Amino acid sequence: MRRASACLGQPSSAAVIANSRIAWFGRLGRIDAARKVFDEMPERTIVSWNSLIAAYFLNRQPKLACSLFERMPQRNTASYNAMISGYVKLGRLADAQAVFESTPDPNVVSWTSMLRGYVWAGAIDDAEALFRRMPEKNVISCTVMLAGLMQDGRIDDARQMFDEMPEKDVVARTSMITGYCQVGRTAEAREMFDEMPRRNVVSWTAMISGYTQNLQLDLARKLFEVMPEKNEVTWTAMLTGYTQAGRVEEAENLFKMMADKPVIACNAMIIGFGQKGMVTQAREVFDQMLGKDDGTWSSMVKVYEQNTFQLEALDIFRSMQMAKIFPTHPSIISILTVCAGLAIIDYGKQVHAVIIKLDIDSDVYVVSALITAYVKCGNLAKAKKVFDMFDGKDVGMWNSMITGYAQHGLGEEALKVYLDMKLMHMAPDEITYIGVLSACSYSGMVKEGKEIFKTMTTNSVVTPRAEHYACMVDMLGRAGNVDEAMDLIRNMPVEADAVVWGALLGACRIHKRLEIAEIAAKRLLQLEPWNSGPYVLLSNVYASSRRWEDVEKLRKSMSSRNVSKAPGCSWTEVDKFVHMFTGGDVLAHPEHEIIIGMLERLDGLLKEMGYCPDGSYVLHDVDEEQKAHDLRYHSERQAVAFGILKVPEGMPIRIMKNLRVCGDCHSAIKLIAKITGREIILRDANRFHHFKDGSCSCRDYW
DNA sequence: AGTAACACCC
Repeated sequence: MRRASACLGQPSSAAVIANSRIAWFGRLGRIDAARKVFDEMPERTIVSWNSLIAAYFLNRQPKLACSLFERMPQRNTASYNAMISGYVKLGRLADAQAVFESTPDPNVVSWTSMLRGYVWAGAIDDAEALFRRMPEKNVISCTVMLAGLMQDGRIDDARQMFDEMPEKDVVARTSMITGYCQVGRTAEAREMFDEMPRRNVVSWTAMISGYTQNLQLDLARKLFEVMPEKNEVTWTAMLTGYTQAGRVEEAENLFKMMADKPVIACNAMIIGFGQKGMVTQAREVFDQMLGKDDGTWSSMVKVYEQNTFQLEALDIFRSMQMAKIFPTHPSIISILTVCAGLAIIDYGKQVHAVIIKLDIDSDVYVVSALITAYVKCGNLAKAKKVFDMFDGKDVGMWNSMITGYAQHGLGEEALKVYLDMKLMHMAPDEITYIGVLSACSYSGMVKEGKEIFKTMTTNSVVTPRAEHYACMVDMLGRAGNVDEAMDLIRNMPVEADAVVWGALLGACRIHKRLEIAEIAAKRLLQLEPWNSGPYVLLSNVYASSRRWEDVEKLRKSMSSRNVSKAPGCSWTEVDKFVHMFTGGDVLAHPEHEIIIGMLERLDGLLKEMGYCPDGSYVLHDVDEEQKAHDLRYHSERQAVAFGILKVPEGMPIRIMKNLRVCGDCHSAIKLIAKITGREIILRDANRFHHFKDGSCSCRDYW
């Protein structure tokens, strides 16, 4: 009788204290401590069970929460609600729905939790239907519905609902402010803000961050200065406003003034410095931080990656693992991008193992990044295997695979994937078409390409953009139909951009169409005066027609306009170690003696086969590589020599280069592949070249 | 004492 009264009547004060301890530990993430309190309680109440269920959900253990729910002697509506909201927060809408339907006496909290679930899932129609069926509504349920409407872009519907609400509190008003700001209507947000009878720090912060997101930084700063009380979030909002607008100095000033620097502000500072190329300062913030989170590590990885400190990016990722920080999605994606960028397949495989171990191999973004990494490492078979095994591919993942095949010149494979995609009733998007069209282009499938382009232009969902026309110009140009390509440009409904003209210029180089080349180059120089690409291409056109004076004129105008190319650099991975080569300095590598020996041997063999260097590529890369050209030691050639020395017989030699491969080296490497019987896979800035038996997969057109 | 809504980083 005593126990029953503990459950049904007034609980003892000891039980009340223990219950709040359970909730407290749950919120702190100390689920074991919460469980211990529960286990040691002499008398448990329904609230004890409810609190522990909520704690399990907070700590992402729905199974334990569920078994507790099934075992509890008595339930009330709050017990069901804890289950519903727990499932909703984990995104398990179907489970939430099942509990909701079995709730004997749902109250407004049950309905609101369910409503929140639909909104979270983006099922606004279902949310609205549920909302209409609700027997009782209050200001909270209305606010959830408001947020749903705004998330769906229906700000004016939200406003109407807001106006009809019998009671509006500070949360509902703040939610409207955020909604207005999200669609760029900061003036209306400000009106709402000014009319608020009561404001808290959150309302002020919402208004400030609304301004910063709409790049109205000075308005944000004014509010920031006059607001009565700020918290960490307010400071962080103002600071990230500055970093995102590229105003890193002002961000830094705020950062210095902050008493407690939250992780988020530090992370924003790291990214902000990184965007300005201030890698050292970013690293300083990183080193001074005590509580780094996954965002910190992935930000630092990203800073290194984006400032071409790829090896440092790898180092930091390694330190992260040494510090026993489990990488989560963002850092995994960043490091896969590094692997893809460097094309280091062994490292990529290790990351793949980590992905499987951490059980995140069902995340579509992570797996897409993995596929791209395998593609960029030249391992298409592995990419395809990962692709095939993945359930729930989104259009982005299909695009990764199609584009991957296209970049390797495997047009037919790309088309096969495209057909599979259509069989699966997955709708292609603009990127898909860029992938298949470029695949057709690389493989000379003009007829197929034209048909697909026709399908796309009649398909109302995707409107062709300049990129699609660029693919078509490229395709026609490669096939020798330069005039048809020119006609297409004249008649295209969108304005031709640099990519389109660049494709035309490339075709002119191969087919020696001087008059059209000049038209294209002139347009290109107008569109992108800073870009060295058109200079180089035009120079090659002139050179192939032996117009040396024009080559010289061009070189002069290039240096007077301060156009210069990034120094050429190639690298290869041997024994999980990345070896870099720059054009000018073969002596930089510790094993330069044997590399030079191999280069000289190859030169001899090439000469025996009657190979003579092609002078038309003189302007390919200026300065550093130009010097090296005379020595025939372009960076890609050094890397090939090193690969022949170090990569076991029978294994392909994989080389990466930051610029497009030099034409002379391209011819030479074809022969080197033949002489040595080696397969050489070279990834340049644009595409892949598979050299085998004296020929290249690009069919000498890239 | 437990169950539902608003703001900041990647």
